[in-house]
Amino acid sequence: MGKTSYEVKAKFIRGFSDKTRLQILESIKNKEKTVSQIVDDLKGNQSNISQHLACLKGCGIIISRQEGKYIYYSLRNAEIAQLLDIMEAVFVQVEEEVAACERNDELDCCPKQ
Amino acid sequence: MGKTSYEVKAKFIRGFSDKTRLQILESIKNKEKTVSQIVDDLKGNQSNISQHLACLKGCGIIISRQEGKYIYYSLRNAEIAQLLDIMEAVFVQVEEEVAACERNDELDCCPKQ
DNA sequence: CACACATATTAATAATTGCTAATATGATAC
DNA sequence: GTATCATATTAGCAATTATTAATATGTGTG
Repeated sequence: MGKTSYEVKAKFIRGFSDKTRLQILESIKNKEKTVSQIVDDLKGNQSNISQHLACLKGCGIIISRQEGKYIYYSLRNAEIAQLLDIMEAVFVQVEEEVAACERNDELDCCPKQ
Repeated sequence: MGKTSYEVKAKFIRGFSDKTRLQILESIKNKEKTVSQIVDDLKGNQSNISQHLACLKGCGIIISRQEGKYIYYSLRNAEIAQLLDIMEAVFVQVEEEVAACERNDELDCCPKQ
């Protein structure tokens, strides 16, 4: 795989690497939702959610469709749902270790946020 | 899933969301390697690679073992390899769209790097 | 012990990211 | 057309991240 491809792939995966975006994905996983439904769901800020939705869409992770004044968002396809499931399954295996590392201030193990 | 869990999960996934780390993972996917082997492989900077390795380790994605003065790194387990494969498969589906978005300067679709 | 090599850590910096508040766009209903 | 509701965009800011150069640690060898 060429260097450029790694960059694009990293960008794609970065779509999944934020707690708010993960919550959005969970929220729309089984059923498409409007922006305001998602905002309610996450008790979040409308502008913030809107930006994360644009991000997810730009990463090819979700799609949207308009119906009147509402815009419905959903996962792009079944493969994305499957990827989420597998991420979850693998994550559960290492969760404790990752959480522990996060607490450890001496060892500066990269992504903190 | 609780809020904290989303944060930890996001951190775990963030381990995969960088082009250098993806290259490292590709490099050690089939065979454990020493730091200098990886540095050679990626034609990278030793300090930089070392930090990314610490990051991947902190995220529970890779493990290491020492043999004399060398330290060998490898994927944590087969599930991580499987996750990488599925990420790749799903990514290929949306690659063109993500790449296109990256070029589009008007639409500021989140993660750029 | 001194030297060479392998790897890790630190510090400084530039770039990216996520958040909030404010404003803009677009659609419907009256 | 104007008011209202849903969503998007913008700008500014605080925090995080990736990178590099320099230095430190640790391991084997003579």
